[in-house]
Order: sequence, then C-alpha cells, then structure tokens
Amino acid sequence: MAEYECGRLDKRRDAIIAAARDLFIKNGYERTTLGQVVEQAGGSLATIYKLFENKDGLLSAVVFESAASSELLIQKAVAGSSDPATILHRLARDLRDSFLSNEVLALVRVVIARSVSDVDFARRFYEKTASSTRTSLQDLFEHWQREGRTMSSTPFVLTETFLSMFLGDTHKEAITHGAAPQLSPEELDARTDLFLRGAGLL
Amino acid sequence: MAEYECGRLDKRRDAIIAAARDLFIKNGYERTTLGQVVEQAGGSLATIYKLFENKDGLLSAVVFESAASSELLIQKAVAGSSDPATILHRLARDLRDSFLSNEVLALVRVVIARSVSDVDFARRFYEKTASSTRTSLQDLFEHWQREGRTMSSTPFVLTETFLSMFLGDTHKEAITHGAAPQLSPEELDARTDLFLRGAGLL
DNA sequence: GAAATGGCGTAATGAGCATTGCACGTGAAG
DNA sequence: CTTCACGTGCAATGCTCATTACGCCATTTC
Repeated sequence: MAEYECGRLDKRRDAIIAAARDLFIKNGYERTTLGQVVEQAGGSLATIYKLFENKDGLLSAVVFESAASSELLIQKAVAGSSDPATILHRLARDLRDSFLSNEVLALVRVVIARSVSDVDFARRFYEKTASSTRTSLQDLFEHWQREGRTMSSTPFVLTETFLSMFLGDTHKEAITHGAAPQLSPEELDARTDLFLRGAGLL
Repeated sequence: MAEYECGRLDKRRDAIIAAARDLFIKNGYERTTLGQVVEQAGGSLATIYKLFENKDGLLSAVVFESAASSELLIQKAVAGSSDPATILHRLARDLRDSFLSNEVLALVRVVIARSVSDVDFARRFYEKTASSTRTSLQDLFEHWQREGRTMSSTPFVLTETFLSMFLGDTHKEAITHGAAPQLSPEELDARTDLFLRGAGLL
C-alpha cells in the first residue's frame, strides 16, 4: 500500500504545485487564494495543509521546484567553445533568453516580492540558485587565469561585474515592467564586447 | 484663515509622512497599519483619509517625496572634473554611497515590493526617478562624443551598461539582504576601470 | 463671547482569507 | 463483502486591518 499511497499523493502534490505555480504567475502570491488553488488542482484544502504545512510552504515548494541554477547554461557555453569571447557571448545570450520570458519574469517577481519582505527566504533562495551560478562563473575565470590568460582584474570582480550586468537586466525588467528600455540583441553583443575589452579578454 | 489652515494641515501632513516613512522602513508597507501611523504621528485616521485618500495614496506620497533622481550626483561629478575617468569614478562612488545605506535600502525594498505587484506604480516611479538619471547620463556620454572622444559603443549602450552595473548593485542588495557578496571600495574602482577600458575611455 | 469650521478620537463595519474541524465517500486489503 | 484508512468537501472560525461614521473638542472669526 505504501507504494501506491506514495504514487497517489505525489500526483496530487504535482497537480497542486502546477496549479499554484500557474496562479502565482498569473496573479501573484498575495492575490492567489488557497481556494483558487484547490479549485484548479482538485483535491482539498486539508490536503494542501497536510502536504505543505501552510501557504508559505506551498510557495517555497513552487519556487524551489521551478528555479534552477544557471550552472547548466554555463556548462553548455563552455562545451561549445574554448575561446572566452565566444563562451561569454553565448552565455550572455542564453541568460537573456532564459530570463526574459514573461513566464520566468512573473516567477521572478514572486520571488522578489517574497525576498524583499522575508530575509530568510531571500537567503535560502540565493543559496539555492544565484550562489552556484556565481561559483561556476568564478571557477571559469579562475580556470582561464590558471591557463595563463592575463585579465585586467580578479576573477571575483569579473564575476560580479558580468553577473551584475546580466542578472541586473532581469531584476530591472521584473521591477519596471518594461518601463525601462531594453537592449536589442546587437546592443547586448556590444555590451558583452565592452565587458570583454574591459576584462582584457579581447 | 486659509493661510493658517494650510499651515496647520501641512504640519500634520509632514508628521504623518515622516511617521509613515519611518514605519514603512522599519516594518515594510504591508506590515504597517494605519493605526500605527496615527499612533506615532498624532492626528487621526480621518485626517489620513482626508489628506491621502487611502493607504495607497499615503505610500505614494511617502515614496515620491523621499525619492530623488540622481541627476544631482551626476551634476556634482561633472562639476568636479572634466576627465571622463575621474567623473565616472566619482559618480560610481557617490551612487554607491547614496544607495547602500540601510535606510535607503529599506525604502528601495518598499518601492520594489510595490512595483512588482503594481504596474502603474512601477511606471510612475520609474518616470519620476530612474528615467531622468538615465537621460542625464546619456547626455553626458553624448557630450563627450560631440567633443570628439571616440568611444567603443553608442551612448545608449554605455548608459545602460553603466547603470545596470551600479543600480543593479542596489537591487541585488535590496533583494538578497546581504546574502550576495559586495564589492569593496577598491573592487568598485576596479570595476569602474573595467567599464572605462571597455568603453574606450581610458 | 458666540458661532462655525474642521480636526480628533473612537468605535463600528465589513471584507477577505488563512486555517481548522468534522462528517462523508471512495479506494485498497483481507 | 467488509473494513479501515485516508483523502475530500464543506462549513465554520477567527483575525487582521482598511475604511467609514459619528459625536466631541479646539481654534478661529465676527
């Protein structure tokens, strides 16, 4: 029975998370009621409380299930070439593509809203996602340094600079809802070139 | 009577805004009740509704009264020197100093929380503050261009890049509550140098 | 000093929703 | 077929505020 049990509950769990994710994206966390989640997912309020403790727990489950680190993008970019310029151009474009879809932005907004008012959530989220992206990227710069490439600054500064540019775009877009201007793909490339030149990698 | 009236109400208005600002900074917007505001400012609920329509109106008043554009910082930096490198180093440090105090960060968090869930507020706020900072900075790059300085990219791209680095720091800090690493003053200078080199201004 | 204007204080009002408790029905196991 | 467990559905239960209504007091004007 235990096996079946698990299967049944897991299906419910998945359905609830999917519905919650959908509603959070569409209406935001605060404006989503657990009633709506139940309505869309089936099941019952009691089940949500059994599975997730409370509404906050549901949010955590949704967010930590959806949010991936961008380590994978870095690996893909590294696999495609060994030239720093090519790798970083590729990475810049991939980051942009994966973070600037409306769905991801809506989820980012939910995370931001929560982070801003809940220090603990903010820290946990950062550790789970941005932190490992940071580390991977810094490893990459350190690797290049060991290979004998000269760079104009420390791997730490380069990492922070690159990320502040590219993740900053996401934050800005999420916060301003498109009131701030965006870079076109060509301008994005120009900015990456600016970084490369500044870093001494071009 | 009209004059006196005005003076009395204005004092109340100032006290209410100061108290609200204080409480928003300390506890955030959602967690601040109008009751607390009245308790701290004196006056009465009815007065708040007369002056600000509702809680949202009070938030707008607080935020738009507190938030200044950074145009002034740009003007100060420009007044101090005519060398782009010096100006931008100065500006970078000034921006950091004015945006990384705990009080300003707390206010930024309030604005972010609101912006994320209220498109209209986000747009209005952007127009009132960031937009004019953007414009001033872009004017500066265009000015240098007209002076015959060669730069590696368009004024638009340079502006976006510079701002995404420096305002991005503020966003990141506000959102992560210090979980993300910060640049030391020397590292900040290194990053500015990176920008200058990348921009062809060094 | 009397009248009027308008702020003050308090006490409803009421909505919105998370959270809980309980009685029912449906699935699996013997 | 029966039984038991466990999800389900529904219907309270609170609670927290924003928002409103109203009678009182102070200050100003004539």
